[in-house]
Amino acid sequence: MGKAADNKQQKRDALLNTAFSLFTTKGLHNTSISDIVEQAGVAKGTFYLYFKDKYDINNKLVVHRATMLFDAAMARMKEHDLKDCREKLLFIIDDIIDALTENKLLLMFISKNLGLGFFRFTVENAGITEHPTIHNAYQVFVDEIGDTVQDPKLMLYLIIELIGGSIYSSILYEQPVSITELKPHLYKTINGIIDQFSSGS
Amino acid sequence: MGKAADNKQQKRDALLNTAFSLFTTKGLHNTSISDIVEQAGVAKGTFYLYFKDKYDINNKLVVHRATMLFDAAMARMKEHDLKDCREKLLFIIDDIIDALTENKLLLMFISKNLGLGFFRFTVENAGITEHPTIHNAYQVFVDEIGDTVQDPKLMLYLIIELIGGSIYSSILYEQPVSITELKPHLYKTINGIIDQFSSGS
Amino acid sequence: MGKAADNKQQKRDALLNTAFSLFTTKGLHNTSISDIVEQAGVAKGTFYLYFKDKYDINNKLVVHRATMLFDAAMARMKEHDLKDCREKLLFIIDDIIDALTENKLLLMFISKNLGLGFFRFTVENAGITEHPTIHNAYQVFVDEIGDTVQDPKLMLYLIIELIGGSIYSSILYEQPVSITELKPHLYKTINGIIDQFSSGS
Amino acid sequence: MGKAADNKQQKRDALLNTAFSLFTTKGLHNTSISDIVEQAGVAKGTFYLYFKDKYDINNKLVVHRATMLFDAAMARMKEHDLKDCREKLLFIIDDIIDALTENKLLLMFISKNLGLGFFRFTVENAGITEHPTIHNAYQVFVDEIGDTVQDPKLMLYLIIELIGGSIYSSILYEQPVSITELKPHLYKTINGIIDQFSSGS
DNA sequence: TATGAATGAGGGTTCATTCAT
DNA sequence: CATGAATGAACCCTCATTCAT
Repeated sequence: MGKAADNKQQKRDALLNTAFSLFTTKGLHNTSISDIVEQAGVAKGTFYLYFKDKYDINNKLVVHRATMLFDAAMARMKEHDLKDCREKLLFIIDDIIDALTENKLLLMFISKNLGLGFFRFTVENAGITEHPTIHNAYQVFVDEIGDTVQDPKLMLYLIIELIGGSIYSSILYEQPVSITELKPHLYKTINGIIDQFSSGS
Repeated sequence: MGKAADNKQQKRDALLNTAFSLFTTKGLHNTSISDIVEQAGVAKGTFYLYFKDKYDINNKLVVHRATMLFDAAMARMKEHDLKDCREKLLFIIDDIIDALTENKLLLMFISKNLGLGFFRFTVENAGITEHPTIHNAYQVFVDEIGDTVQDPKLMLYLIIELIGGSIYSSILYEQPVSITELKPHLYKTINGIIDQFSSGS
Repeated sequence: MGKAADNKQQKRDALLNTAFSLFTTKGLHNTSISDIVEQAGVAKGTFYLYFKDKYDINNKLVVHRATMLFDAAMARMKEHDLKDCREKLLFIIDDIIDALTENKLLLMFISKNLGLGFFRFTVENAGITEHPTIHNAYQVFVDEIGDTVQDPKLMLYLIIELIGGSIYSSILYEQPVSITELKPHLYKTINGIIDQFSSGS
Repeated sequence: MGKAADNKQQKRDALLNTAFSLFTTKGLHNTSISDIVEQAGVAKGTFYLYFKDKYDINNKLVVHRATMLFDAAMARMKEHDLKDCREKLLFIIDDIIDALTENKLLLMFISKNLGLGFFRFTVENAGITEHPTIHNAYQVFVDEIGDTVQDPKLMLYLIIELIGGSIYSSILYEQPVSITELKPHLYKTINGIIDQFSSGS
């Protein structure tokens, strides 16, 4: 793991960070690979050593950033002393929604693909400088609620997609209501979903 | 409404239909305006008489097709004798899910923008050969459930986004479960949402 | 056939002439489409309205120039009063060899594809501002010698390929002998071939 | 001739064989040095230790393979008891034509450069793992027919170029006639050429 | 209104070549 | 000798857009 390997990772990260910055500010469509490499300070050809094309790096970034969002929320959750799983889940959800409300560019970037950071199906391994701490926020939860809930994966899926779908327009356009107004209804619905999967139905 | 106007509408429709066909099969990114006009049988310049660019026609199409989906479901619903509003809503949802399961290309096209066919915020007037009959599936529902439910718009919003978010990966990739397995849970959740908004909470 | 059509042909011809000039001086490999359009004074995209790529225009040019060579030789032949077909054929061959000896760049360009100007199989219609006078030098000959020679096409084919193959290195590198030395032997061989096909063998 | 030298030769041969395989299947133009080194299993930089560029290795290959063709024909000829030089020559020609008919990729590769395997002018020393057995098929013939034929080199030159030019389109496109039909006429012509150079003209 | 030839900037991509290891 | 990551010039080609007809 000499200087070369370090340098290699450095370039890859520079490309990822620059791409994220440009995609969020100018949009995927208005960002060219020329833009990315120029700002990242690497040669054009170097891009193609690491990524297939613009869409490849974009996919990897969506997964990466959504994962980071969950990881950060998990970390903050652990600093609190929450008594049960439901509380933990709601804490994380609230934390993520707040984070996205603060960072609208990130919200637009992740768009409705929140699920990609939680689960990992559909898009294969992102291959990004993985901090091998929490591979999978989802796994952590399933482990904890596995016994009290039947089909925890499905439950979490419904919750995540409900959130991913509804906060987008609420935060960005305050449509149909602002996020502040949305939250109580949203959390009530989420509680309802948890009940539904918890009761011995 | 002379021959000229007819011809005009004809060209516009040809462009819309061709664009839809190409977008769904080749994708927005791989379809050029040249492709569209060539297959539609009109001249390049003509495109710009009707649409600003590729993204303009795409937006109009998403709204258009999502609206058609709701209109068709509404029409089929009226052929049945459903007793209350909840039944009607669930019928429509089921009809739409079935339609999208049958037509995966349409599902991919509408993606998670199902809401655009139901509500009309975010994207301005689509300006498509509107049959001015049913302007808005949403309006119809609000009128019917307005008295029994407080904040019907919000309720419908949550339901629609939940559906739009969760069926996508289920139908296309059978992840995390197939649409057949998803449905019962989904409908139970929807019923829960309706309860939540109906009870005098 | 207005100004537009004229202009169109003009651009096409400009591209063909420029390409020929560049291919012969710099070589196909060292000539870029940018070079061609720049020197021809048309836009880059215009090239692609008329030709598929560099190789397409090259093929069309080879056929075109080889045809021109034959046409010119035919024209000069008609100015002389030659008594029979054999004399005519030998006149044309001599004329072409002289022309190629004078114009080594043209020789290198046509290379060993002399036959493409005489016959037209393998490469389809070149689509070049055809002077519709002599479509096909070969046809003219077959008409004249058809009765005295069986299988005139084959005979001409062997003769043309023999010439095309042997003069190249002789003219360019004087290997194995100079063209002056080669000629008598070559013509004797050609006469031999004509004899072979003429005798009631 | 230690292990190092062996290894060296091994890499060189791997590059040559891979290049030949790629040139014949994908064409010179569509084969990159990257392709070659990747498939040969050596590093990019290694290529430049042995060859100047793509065209360098191609030239060496054309000569190499054309030579191999003649060598193989010569070897097979020696297994037969042929009485005179004319018979030997015709045997070799027939053998080569058959070989090229069987192996159309090789024919396309050698194209009309058959002469390069027989004579060695124009392209300088190929520098290929030369088995120093038969340096030159041509030399062998000249030694044998030197006394009965004046200017044997020229005679062989004409014959080889006639063959090289005429079989190409005949084998690949059956134009103007199939190789089976071409052969009798071709051999008659060759015999004519031999006569022409043998008679005390 | 409708056309479609012409544009030309700039997109993505390749690839021969270098050089520190 | 051998490597292969990095380079960046230069490539081909697309395509949205214009405008004279």
